[in-house]
Amino acid sequence: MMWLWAKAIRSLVCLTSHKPNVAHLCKQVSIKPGQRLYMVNQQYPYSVKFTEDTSRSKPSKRAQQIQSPTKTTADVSDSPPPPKKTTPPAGEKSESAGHWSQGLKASMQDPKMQVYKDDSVVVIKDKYPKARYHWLVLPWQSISSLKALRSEHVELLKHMQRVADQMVEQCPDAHKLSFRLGYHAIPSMSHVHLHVISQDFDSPCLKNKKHWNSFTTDYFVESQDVISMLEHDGKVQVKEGAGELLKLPLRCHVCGKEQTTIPKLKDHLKTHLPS
DNA sequence: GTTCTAGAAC
DNA sequence: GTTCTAGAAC
Repeated sequence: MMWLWAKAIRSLVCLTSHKPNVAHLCKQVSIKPGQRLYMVNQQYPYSVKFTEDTSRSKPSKRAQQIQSPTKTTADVSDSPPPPKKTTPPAGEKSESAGHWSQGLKASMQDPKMQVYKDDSVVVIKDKYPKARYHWLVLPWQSISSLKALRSEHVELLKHMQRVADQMVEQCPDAHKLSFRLGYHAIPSMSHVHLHVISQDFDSPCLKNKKHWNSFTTDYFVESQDVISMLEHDGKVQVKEGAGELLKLPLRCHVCGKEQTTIPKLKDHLKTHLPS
């Protein structure tokens, strides 16, 4: 019997059979340092992948750092490939760790993705930037979405907005580009994140109507409005039918002219770019 | 969130 | 014929 002494590693991510007909056996298993993993059946060629569990790492006290800014669009190819997909354990639905919607939780913990961090927030570059500059400000505190925000979060959100402002200030193109700070009304990714996005929308990752309308309609809720709602009502009221805003016609955010297709919109946007 | 692709639109 | 969108799958 083969066994593997898993002393030096913290977690085992996935046991995956290479046989398609037993793909349902793929499971995510966590083991602690010192635990033994026994391979009991050599008939199945399992692959075993180890990753470092950094979920417990805390930001160092008063550690603040802004890395030298670069255009986000130039970094797309440098992004690490998305994590290997794993079949959720039985009984767990679409929100389990490893599901695409949980991707921000991993990205924010990855030092290679972090461009700023302090005691309460971290800033990462959006993996698929929809403009020349597109950052996400995330609190270390786990807050699933706007719905979970309460009055007690006001100071945190104000801090996130200040950090966002700092990101814009240190941007070398801040003098010629404008920026907006805001949240998606119905975000796809879990964990509250503040978008800091330049208004050129000059990016190959901006590909469809949903992308466009999520940043140029009321689907994009200004950071200041979220803070004001919290201060006034103690919660954030997301307008009913916000999802329908994503289906609106493509309208230029600068001059208001309607465009019939994404390629035409992108051509049109070039006319508004700074010279 | 992205990717892939059928079929609608041109 | 090609371009483009929108929905399924991940």
